[in-house]
Amino acid sequence: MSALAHPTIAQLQSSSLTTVVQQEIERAILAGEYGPGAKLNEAALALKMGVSRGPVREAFRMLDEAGLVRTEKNRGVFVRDIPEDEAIEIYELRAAMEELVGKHLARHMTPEQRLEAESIVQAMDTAVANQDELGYHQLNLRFHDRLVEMAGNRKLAAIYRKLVKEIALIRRRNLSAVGVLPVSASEHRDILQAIDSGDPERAGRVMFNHALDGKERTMQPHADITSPTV
Amino acid sequence: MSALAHPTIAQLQSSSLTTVVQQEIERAILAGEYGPGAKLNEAALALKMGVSRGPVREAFRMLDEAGLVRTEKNRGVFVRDIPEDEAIEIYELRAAMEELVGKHLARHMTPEQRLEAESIVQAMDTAVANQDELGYHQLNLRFHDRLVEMAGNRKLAAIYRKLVKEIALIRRRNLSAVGVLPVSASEHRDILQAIDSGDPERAGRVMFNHALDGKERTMQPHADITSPTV
DNA sequence: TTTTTGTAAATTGTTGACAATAATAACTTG
DNA sequence: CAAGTTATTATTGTCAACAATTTACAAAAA
Repeated sequence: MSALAHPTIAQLQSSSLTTVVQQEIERAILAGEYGPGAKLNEAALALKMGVSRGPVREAFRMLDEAGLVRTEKNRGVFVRDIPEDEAIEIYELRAAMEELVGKHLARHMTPEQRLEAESIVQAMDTAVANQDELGYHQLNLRFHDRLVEMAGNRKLAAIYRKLVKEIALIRRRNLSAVGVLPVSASEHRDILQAIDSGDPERAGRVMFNHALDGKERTMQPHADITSPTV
Repeated sequence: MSALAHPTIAQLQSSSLTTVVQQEIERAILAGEYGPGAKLNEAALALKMGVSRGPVREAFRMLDEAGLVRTEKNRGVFVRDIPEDEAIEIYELRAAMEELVGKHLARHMTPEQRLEAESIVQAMDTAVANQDELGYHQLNLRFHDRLVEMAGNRKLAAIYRKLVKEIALIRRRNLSAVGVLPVSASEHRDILQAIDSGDPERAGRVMFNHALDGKERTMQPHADITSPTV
């Protein structure tokens, strides 16, 4: 009867079968268990998860709206295979959002936030030293996620996270960019330094360029576009 | 047997019951037939539209993911009542996106695009002269929607449209801002002028400020926040 | 061999029924 | 009469069956 329910209780409150199915399918997609273009069979998934097709279909509608799958009437649901040009647009939009974040943090980052960011970067150094590729990747995601959240705009953060998921899907198609671990090791310190400078333009520019590097890395086999969209 | 299916055929291809139900509920919400906080009854809606509850539930999941409704487990689905602080964040995020659009258009707007924008503004003048409030509002939406689309980033455009829908929901709660027709009449010419100048910073700034005006207009009864988030 | 056509199997779309939970009404009891 | 408690109703969550459509495959024709 506590005012604040226990996390697991709150979890159960919000999680109907549909929600847990949705999260599980999303996890499987992002983990690469279903590659881009793969067909998701309703009955098979329902059987696998021990539920009926109803919740699976509802989960499909959520994933479709989130942009992770595509639905063809009477033909089924497929993991989205994000085309080249749209992938570029997603990367550029993410970069623009990170630029906004940088501009904001240059003005408004608190000492506590600064410390937390620093600790993540330190953990990344450790991961690099240990050749811990997966750990580094996780920390990298957390670093940017936290910075975006620190910008204080929850809508921005929510959209950013959706973009990150779609980018995970893109990365899976162009299965490049494996083993490029230490590339951005120092860049994150550069970001923090730019924020510390208090210069919004500079911080924004550094974060923008850093984010676009991700595009170049996974879009490698393609020539640079002449006119960036946004 | 034509390679390119007829539009109406393509329409039927993509529209399952779920889709048409989703669109109809969305329309009703944005038209104010269900106000913020209103409860949406599954069975009642299904009956009204002549379908079973299944498609209605699937439509609910889509609308939830889109941010137009909120689902409470075992209690039902409610039209979202976007809280004050989140509304501000949405307005500011939209403003930031319009700034991006302005920056881009200052560099890359084509003569054809320029002409189309001009024609919309002229139509707005006519609407103002005729005291056609609804028509003006529609044209205003189209003006910005077209500019955003002209920025050439479909992901940005898609997200922008979702924000616009949420803003429509916010406007409905603060049922203010009725009859403020001619306020932004000249502002749109200012926007085009700034774009024409070819100065990205200026064009971005003008579009940003114009978008934020919308916030001030519907958020009237509140003091300015000291530290804008993004 | 290639293409076409017809049939069977698999899959999706939709529905109605049942179970579980919440909201409401009726009924005590202090 | 108020507050709490139990019955009743309404609503949501889930499931299984049926209908409609697509896919797979085999037989027939070119």
